[in-house]
Amino acid sequence: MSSSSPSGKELASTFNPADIESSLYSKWLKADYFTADASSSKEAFTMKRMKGYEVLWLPGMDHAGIATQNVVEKQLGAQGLSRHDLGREEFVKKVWEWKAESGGAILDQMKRLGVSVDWSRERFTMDEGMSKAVVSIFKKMHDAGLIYRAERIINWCPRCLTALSDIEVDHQDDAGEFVQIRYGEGEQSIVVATTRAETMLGDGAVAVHPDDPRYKHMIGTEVLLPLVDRMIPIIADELVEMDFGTGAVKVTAAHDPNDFEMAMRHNVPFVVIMNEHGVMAGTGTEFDGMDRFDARAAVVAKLKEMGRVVAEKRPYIHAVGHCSRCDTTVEPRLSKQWFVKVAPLAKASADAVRSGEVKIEPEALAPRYFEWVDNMHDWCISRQLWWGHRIPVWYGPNGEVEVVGPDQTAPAGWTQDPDVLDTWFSSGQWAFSTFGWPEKSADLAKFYPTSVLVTGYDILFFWVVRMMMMSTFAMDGVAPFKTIMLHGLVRDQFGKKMSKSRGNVIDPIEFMDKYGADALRFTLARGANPGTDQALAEDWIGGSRNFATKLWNATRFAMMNGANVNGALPATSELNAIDRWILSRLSETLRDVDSLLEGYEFARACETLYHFAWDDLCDWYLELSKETFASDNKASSQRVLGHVLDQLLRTLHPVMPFITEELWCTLTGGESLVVAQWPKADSSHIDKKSEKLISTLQEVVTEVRRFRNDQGLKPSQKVPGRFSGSADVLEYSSALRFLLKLEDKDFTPSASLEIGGIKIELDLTGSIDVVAERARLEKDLAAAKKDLQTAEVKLGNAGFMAKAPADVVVEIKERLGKTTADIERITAALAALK
RNA sequence: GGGUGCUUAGCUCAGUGGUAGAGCGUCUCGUUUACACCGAGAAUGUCGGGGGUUCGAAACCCUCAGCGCCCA
Repeated sequence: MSSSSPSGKELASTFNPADIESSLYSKWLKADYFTADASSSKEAFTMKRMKGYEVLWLPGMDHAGIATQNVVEKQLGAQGLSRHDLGREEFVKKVWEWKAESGGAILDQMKRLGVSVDWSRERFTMDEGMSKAVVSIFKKMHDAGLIYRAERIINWCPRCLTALSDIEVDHQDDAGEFVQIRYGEGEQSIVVATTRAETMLGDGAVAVHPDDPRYKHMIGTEVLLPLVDRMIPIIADELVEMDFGTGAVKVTAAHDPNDFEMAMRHNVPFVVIMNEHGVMAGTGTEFDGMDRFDARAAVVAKLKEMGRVVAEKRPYIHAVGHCSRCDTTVEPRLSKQWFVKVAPLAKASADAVRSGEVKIEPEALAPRYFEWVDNMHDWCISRQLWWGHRIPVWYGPNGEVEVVGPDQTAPAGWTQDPDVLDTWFSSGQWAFSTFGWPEKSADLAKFYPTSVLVTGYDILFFWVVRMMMMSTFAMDGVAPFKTIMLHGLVRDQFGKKMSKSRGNVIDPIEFMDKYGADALRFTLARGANPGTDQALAEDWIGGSRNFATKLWNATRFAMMNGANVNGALPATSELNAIDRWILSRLSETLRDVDSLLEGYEFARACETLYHFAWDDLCDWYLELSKETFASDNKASSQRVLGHVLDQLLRTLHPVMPFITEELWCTLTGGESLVVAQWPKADSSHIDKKSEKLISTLQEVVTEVRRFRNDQGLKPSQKVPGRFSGSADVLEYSSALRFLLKLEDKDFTPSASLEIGGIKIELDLTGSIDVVAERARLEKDLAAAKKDLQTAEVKLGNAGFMAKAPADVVVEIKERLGKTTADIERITAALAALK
């Protein structure tokens, strides 16, 4: 069968995604559809290309400092090498090589998915341009007093050998131990509790709550610290919780952030007892040279021997920090690092959202944002890595410290700080430095601030907050986006997090190979409920593929029947009720989808389109219209069907770009959906009268089908039948006959049904299955009686009548009338069965 | 410990005051002029428990239980 088209193309009889995807993507790239023009007069936007906006979607990647360095180090490790064997320069070269190979994988995935990004603007955080911007912003922030260097307790990974920011630490419940140790002798003794016994070697004090009656008399005195035999003071600090443990805590200033704070307040000395590998060092005890965990056991054993262990709890489940990249237990460590003073930046970021300049979608996530920005600690930005932007600070021979800007050079003989910057320091500049900042570029003027940031809520704190802070600082108080749209994470089919260890990771390429990019995209969009994670199962991608196939076949069928978009749509007065109905449904669908998309309700928008396409269009419109298309009076319907498909394909294009492009171009002969106009709902098409009529037809069809099914008739078996009732329904008798396989000829009815005022008489040639029919009718009768009762109770309730809104009362009254009629009808039918 | 969310059909989830829904799965029938990646029909829920507000609660409030996430 042929399906000639304006494009001269024909649709293959089966849909195979692989046949069209890559060639269509090449077509779009070749046509430069995704390249944004900064000199355009159109309003800038990132998603509404089809609505006539100048759209820029800028692709790129960050350099993922720790993660990337770890991967390359691991590869070296397999050859028995460390990065130090290569030296800094060689090592960084290796990382670049690795990046060139692997970075392409993500970009390939994006291309396979058909994303409409502007590849001419692709950026990488380690690019020359962005690197220059990093130095510029560092200097600008330093000059503004927002960057400082200080000795602090930071999170230290003894494996990666680098500092970590707070958010690079994951807290897990680990099975540790809780040990109570007696310090001092006789009267002058006090019991402290700890989960990290080995740190007692570095204790500088014991702290108690100032109001604790148990210890009040001891405040200001000293106790003997066992093993190291040093006298340490007992201090009072409000930070101590009286109810926790023994109410007395050891103060290890150099190895615990809380202790550090207390130590600063009370002048407690900082005693460092571990090296960067987490190995005990410099304590002058037998424990030097032991790994921290071995030392923990050894210290406890020794104290036990001395009779100083008062109580032990093991296992003691408590939260322990782990390196988010390698899972090693983090060790708090006193060290000199660079920090960003976040208070003013965080305040500006919070204010931008509070004032409404920036909107967070879904709104429910805004409190999390505030909780974070309102209570932010200073941000440790130095990392003891080689892969990343090297800190642009140089040290002179006489202790001078200078920040060297992008166009400056350090004096001879000075040395640069060996550390690099946190990855988020550079990716936090994405919103402006990708546009060429600090140059006042045309892109910057046109596209900053960007309209919407779409990202996962898991990096709200990592990335979004950094971008807010750095952008508002760099861009004179103007926030980087108008809307922050946060989506959930993809999880496995049971809603579990995907992880390599669980073995439940889904490879998008594999599923695109199997079901097509459109199917994957539609599945993801259809599951994207605001702010919540979505489960993803192969079956559901298969379901979306089925939907794509359905669209393909519907369009193919429509074209075989002459669907077209030639000339103006006929006036509604010239159309039959079926055509008026589908136009009405189309209009309502477009209206609903538009408002759902505006609210970022992608899942519900997809659901709406899915049901319009499959149920309204395929199951009902096409079936009801087959009669028309077989007749001579089909021109109007052909035009209407062409219009409906045209509009539907446009609307589905953002979620299913490939198949819609292929179908639409074939159907209409148009150039490309990428640059086609977004449909506008035509409210003049809304026609409640036709909707009511079609819903009566649907009811009749469904009821007769049920009857046929209950009577054991084969779907294809033809049976004589006729209708009687209101004229506007009878007008579609032949369509009904076609759907119900009813023959138009003289016969003596052996069964009759009545639905919605229409009487259907059938000849089942012989006796009908009375038992089956009786069972069905009785079931319906019970349901109708229950409905009737519900309605009667409501209408008989004085409170309901007095307080319920008028339209609800009307609705219930109508329901009462309908169920009453149903009961009469069913009762009569039952009586007639005898 | 603080914050926050969730609990609705076998599974994954929609549904913010007016007769409980979808997709997938299940059962029955079926190659009828797009489509078996299909069509038709069917079954399946005291909406986590208990209390309250209301004429009316899956939805609002309180409480209990279980699960999750973020942060310390």
